[in-house]
Amino acid sequence: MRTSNFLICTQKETPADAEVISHQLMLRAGLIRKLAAGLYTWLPLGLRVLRKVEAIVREEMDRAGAQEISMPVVQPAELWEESGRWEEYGPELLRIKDRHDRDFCLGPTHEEVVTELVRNEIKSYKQLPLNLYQIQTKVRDEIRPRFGIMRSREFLMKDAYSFHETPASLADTYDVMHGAYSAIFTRLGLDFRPVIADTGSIGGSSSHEFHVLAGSGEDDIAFSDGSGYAANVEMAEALPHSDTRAAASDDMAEVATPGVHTIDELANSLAIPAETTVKTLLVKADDDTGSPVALVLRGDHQLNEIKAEKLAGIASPLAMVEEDAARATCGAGFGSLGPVGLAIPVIVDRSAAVLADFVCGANKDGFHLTGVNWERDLPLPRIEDLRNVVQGDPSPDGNGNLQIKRGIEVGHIFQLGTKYSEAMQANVLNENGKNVPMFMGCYGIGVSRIVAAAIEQNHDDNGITWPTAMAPFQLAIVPLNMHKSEAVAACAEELYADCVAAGIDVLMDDRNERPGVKFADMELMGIPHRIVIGDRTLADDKLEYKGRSDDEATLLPREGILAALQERMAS
RNA sequence: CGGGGUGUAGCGCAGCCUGGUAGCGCGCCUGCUUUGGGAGCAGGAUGUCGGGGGUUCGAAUCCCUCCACCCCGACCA
Repeated sequence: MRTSNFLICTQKETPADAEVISHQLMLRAGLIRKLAAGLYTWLPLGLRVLRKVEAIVREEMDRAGAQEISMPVVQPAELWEESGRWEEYGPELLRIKDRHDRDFCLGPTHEEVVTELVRNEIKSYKQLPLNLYQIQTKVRDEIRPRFGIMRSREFLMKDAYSFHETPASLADTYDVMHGAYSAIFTRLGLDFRPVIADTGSIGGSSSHEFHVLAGSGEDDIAFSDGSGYAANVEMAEALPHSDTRAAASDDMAEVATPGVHTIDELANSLAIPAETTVKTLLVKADDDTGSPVALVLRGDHQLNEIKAEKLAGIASPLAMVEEDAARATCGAGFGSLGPVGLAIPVIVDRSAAVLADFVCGANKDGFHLTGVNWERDLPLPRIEDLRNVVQGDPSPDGNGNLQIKRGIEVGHIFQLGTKYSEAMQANVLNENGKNVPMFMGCYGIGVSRIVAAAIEQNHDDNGITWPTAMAPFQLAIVPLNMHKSEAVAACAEELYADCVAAGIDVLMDDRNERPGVKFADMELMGIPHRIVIGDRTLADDKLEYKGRSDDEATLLPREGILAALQERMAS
């Protein structure tokens, strides 16, 4: 490809409404243009990248035994009513009417459509397992589209759906998909982690998210430095550093703490570390009255609402008690609550349960208790996992300690079970001639989001630094002053023709631009390899090579240049 | 949906407070020069000042209203 025949839409200045680096660079390098909030046109350069990602996803899905299909974007409401999701899905489902006033939606996902297909085509267990996928535009009416292509209203997704006679068969395919996803993200050259995920409202026995590690990610993920354990922070089990509690050494005493309401203020005013304090939160019980239940955590820890609302006796969704009710129950307002002498159910986090001589609220406004000890000053209550894991916690699998990083979710695999097959009567006859619902799995990859995630992970001051597998072009040929120098032009044309013949994805910058403009554009676009042809080096029969992330260029002999380039591009 | 903010040339912005008929940088077009890191000189084109309504002799500027976009929050396979 020649730049004279390729739409280059680079911009020097960063558009004002782009927040994250990937969005800025995608606009500046000319990969995308915004049409409206959360809606983007893919320009030639961006589409080339998208197609590279798509090709790798397709190859690995095919290799894993899945078959590609293409389902409609527009879907009839009846199907969604069958599954119950016409009501459940909420405003994120973009609904439309046709000219006959019939209800349709634009597909945010395709469980209903694929289940409808399979229930009509598959009648016998002998036809199973079956795994169907598509790579297609999805529509979700996001509450707040943001970060450019990262969270948009239209996006390209690979979604696969598998069908099985037994849970064991589903588990097999699930493992195969797990492997295929790992292969895909490895080939793409991304630093990623598969993490244990919440199955959420979907239920099912297993779910993993695949995250690309990046500081701008929207999720916190925890992973062990001593094993392969990794989980979404909301799911990671929090263990105390020690199972045993130190012996009590202080007497319990009441101290005046006027004006102290937060753990920070408490730690400051008493000059003690926050981890020697506990905080007491009141949430509503799951009975009709919503009476309070006290949750006790170490002062420096944070309540994990997902864990809490799953506990017996606690309302789901989690609801905090109002301050008036707290005062009526405990005798003090927020900031002075404590577990000592409470007449309501108390649940203590594992890490708070191993504290000795700790500090807590006195249930008396403006006072705290010091030197408090379980089983001496108050009974040891029910112990549960209540908190978010923090950096340095022991890994739940017993190997190593947890690190916490931000991740961008680029893949999610689920074992759905029979939720959709039962609701939509997608049954097969089993060996015994009995009609049974199929077990289903679903497996998504955010293809367009991967492009943004890759940029978050691969950029420098000059622009994008694509991993090889995703780069729109592998090689940039930059002739300097070729419109004046016949020698340069001849050399460039010759090398370009050789590269094309050798099947190299090459972009030749034949624009009549100054060198600085060409260098800046090629770097902004992130082309991994660059060869510069100028009179200066050509006089010595040399060409100048520079890898996108190299500090210095190197001179290569013109003779045998193609082989030298191929060698560098292969490594 | 709640809170905050912004809409002026393709992009980035000034002008608005204090009303007088729109400007700067980049980009774009023409010519000449220049050609190893986003060139120089000269000339040039481009705006329903987000839309509608109002006040006024006169509105980018003041008032009302609608819309779009951005940020924070809530939500989320």
